Amino acid sequence: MPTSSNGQFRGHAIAVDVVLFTIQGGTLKALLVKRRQPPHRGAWALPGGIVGTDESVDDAALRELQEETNIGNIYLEQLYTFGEPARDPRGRVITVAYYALVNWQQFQLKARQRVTEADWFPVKRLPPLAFDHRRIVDYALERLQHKINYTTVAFQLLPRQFTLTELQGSYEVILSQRLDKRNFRRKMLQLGILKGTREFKAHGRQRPARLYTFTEPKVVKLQEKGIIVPF
Amino acid sequence: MPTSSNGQFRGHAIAVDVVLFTIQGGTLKALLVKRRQPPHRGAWALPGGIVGTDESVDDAALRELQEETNIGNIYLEQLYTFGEPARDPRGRVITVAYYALVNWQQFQLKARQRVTEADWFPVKRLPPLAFDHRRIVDYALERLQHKINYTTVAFQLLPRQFTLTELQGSYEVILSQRLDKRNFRRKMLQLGILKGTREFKAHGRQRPARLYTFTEPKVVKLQEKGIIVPF
DNA sequence: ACAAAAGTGTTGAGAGTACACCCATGC
DNA sequence: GCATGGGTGTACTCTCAACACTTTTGT
Repeated sequence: MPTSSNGQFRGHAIAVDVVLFTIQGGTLKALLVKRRQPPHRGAWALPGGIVGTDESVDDAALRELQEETNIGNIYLEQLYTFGEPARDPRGRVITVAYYALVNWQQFQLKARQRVTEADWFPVKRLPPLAFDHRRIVDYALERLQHKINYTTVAFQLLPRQFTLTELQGSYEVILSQRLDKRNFRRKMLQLGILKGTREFKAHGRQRPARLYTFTEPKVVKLQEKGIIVPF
Repeated sequence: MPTSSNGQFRGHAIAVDVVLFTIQGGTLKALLVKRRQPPHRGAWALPGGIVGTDESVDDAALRELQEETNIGNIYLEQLYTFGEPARDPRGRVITVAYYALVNWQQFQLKARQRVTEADWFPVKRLPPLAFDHRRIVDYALERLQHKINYTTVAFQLLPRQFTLTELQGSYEVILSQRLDKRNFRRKMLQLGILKGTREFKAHGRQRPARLYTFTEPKVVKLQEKGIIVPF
């Protein structure tokens, strides 16, 4: 098997790249890290790295995520494998892209003592990205927008207890689309996967909102019906 | 980078495996090849092989397909990447799985002078498969069943001109489900992607059926509405 | 004339969509 | 008492789903 230009890899190298989404301040954001090695040194890139010899590709993605974030138990889903020979100038690197969803509050609590420089960027205003990472983000967003309609992935972006307005907000942010409040609530409650608690969330001088919890194990695949309800 | 047990691979090897579907005699079938090397020598497996150093992963899948079938211009779609360390006993082989669809008549015309032993098997009655190939087939079928509802992939299984009954038949075979003729026809024609020709297909002593052609470039993503209409 | 598949409409049920006002709280 | 987001119901439209008979051909 051949050697790449700088001799670092023999044969193929397999990398994982993870698009980690969160919602903060009403905006959908993705985590980027600043590259410390060439190529694209100093450029922003997706968190990721080379898959170890004895770990599964999924495990490598989880590991990268944990190195960057210190959060466990993250929703992670494989996206697509990008295998163009020229995508990495160092040689043949095939990347398996993933996307992941975290709740911002959980993240804020745990993420400290960082090694590499990392930051959240609004998905709509990303800086130029290294490699083909821009394409990966676009692909991830597309998948998320699609999947939110027939699964409950959106719940992964929320805390354990949330108000229906918060849930609706996460749909709106992901879809870049206003939804109708009454229809959204009816549809969500009809699904039978939400349980109203007896707690309320007071935020200032308004009427407090009821908190709900999600009743199912993790992510539910709904009956392919779709949740989009335009405003 | 480490070496695998038999020294054949350095670092990771990347393979592609392709689930090639066709419909023949009212049955959904997949192409399998008989392995000539260990491991699993003599077992049936998906067509596939190692990705070359300077070819893209997609190209490798196409190449494998053409080696096995002699057909060009096949509908091919990446499925998923399987990256468990133990999936191949020779060492670390990560496989990128694809599925592909061909029309049986075209295949029959071109496929000759085969190198490896290969055969079509009904997807519902596959022999034991090498590696984790059974899982890949299951995954491919699931994807196909899902995708047939909001895209026009099913057309890839038919000749250029086809009757509505043949089209319905391909949906039924893929979904393992009878569909209602009137509803199916109305829905298909409403989509505006079919053009009736002035030709008819006569088969014996029944009324001849009108032949239709598909008007769009290749595969159309429909409005996420779904085509399933139970019988 | 009959066997076999082609072809064709209507109706009822349920989901989707549009839309506007009162409620509870903090200040 | 007022500003702010929380919360609720109804009518119309349209798609989905169920269902059976006539037509055309070859033998």
